[in-house]
Amino acid sequence: MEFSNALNICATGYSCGHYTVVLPENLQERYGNTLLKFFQDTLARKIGEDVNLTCITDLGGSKTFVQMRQVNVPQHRLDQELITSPQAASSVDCASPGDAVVAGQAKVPRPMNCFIYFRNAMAPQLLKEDPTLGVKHLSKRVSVIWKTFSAEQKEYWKLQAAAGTALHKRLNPDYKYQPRKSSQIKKRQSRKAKQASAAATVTAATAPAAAEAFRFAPVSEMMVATNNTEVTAAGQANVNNSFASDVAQAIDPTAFFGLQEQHLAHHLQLHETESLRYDRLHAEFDSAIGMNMTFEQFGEEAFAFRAGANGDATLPSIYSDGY
DNA sequence: AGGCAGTGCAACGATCGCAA
DNA sequence: TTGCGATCGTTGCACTGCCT
Repeated sequence: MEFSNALNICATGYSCGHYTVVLPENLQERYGNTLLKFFQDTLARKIGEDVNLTCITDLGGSKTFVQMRQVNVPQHRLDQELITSPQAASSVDCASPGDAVVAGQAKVPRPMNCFIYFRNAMAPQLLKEDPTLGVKHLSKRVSVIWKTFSAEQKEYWKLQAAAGTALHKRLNPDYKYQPRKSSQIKKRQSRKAKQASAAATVTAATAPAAAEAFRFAPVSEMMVATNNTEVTAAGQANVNNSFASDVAQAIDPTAFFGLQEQHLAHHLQLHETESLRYDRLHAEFDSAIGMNMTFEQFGEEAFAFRAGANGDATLPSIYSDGY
């Protein structure tokens, strides 16, 4: 994701009334801390409000949570406006955020459970084996593999789900799962059908270009820590032709996915560490860099990164990260 | 108050049905 | 013809309602 593109996505989202945007990349890894701060400042200036960034990379992939605060907006509304996926984002009626309560607000989805995490992780490999596999049969095959797992083997994915739930809770402190009753669903469906014709004339004048800006590039592969403690694609690590059968026979799923125990421990602490890191980032940059710094003031050295550079890019020593 | 059963929903993409 | 929403299939979790 290009720097300017990420900026535009967030700014456009904000202008459309979405105060939290999830970018499908870890901007800290991609750009480094210095440019991350520059991104934060630039976006803050652009929208005229404070911006908080939370960068994470875990087995679910790399993400950057961009929280843009708006004065006088109740917290519960901020929670409800979290954009968590390209689908959710593109489904939002960008032209009328004020009508969110009335017509299709961006709903906060439930946190994923361990099986869903596992299913999503397995999907690329199973589809590589058999591209004709539909999602229904994919679920069945993953289910078969899942049932061969011991409690210990499932534990890894439970940790994954726990980390996701913790982050979900942090981003949506007021979130409460409220399933509808079947009667309510039927009532809503009939009401929708009636409103469909009337709504069609109203929504025809919305801004398709702005909605287009929210179609993020999908995160195609699961990201995991390898022996080198670097972030890489699981699909590239020790994956043989018959991925599914290997998983089914694997004694230790963590070993199969190229993980060591130390990385499990690392993942267990992910959420807490991420929280601490965020606070430290905040403290570090608040003291090290003035909020009014311009792009030019960083100097050439600060831009040692290049297009396509990843988290391996080495920053100048003055920007070294002690985490 | 606690336990249990039933139900909705989270992810995914193809497919189908319905309305305009 | 086009666009939209529901459905499928799976497991686990959260919630509601009922019963003891």
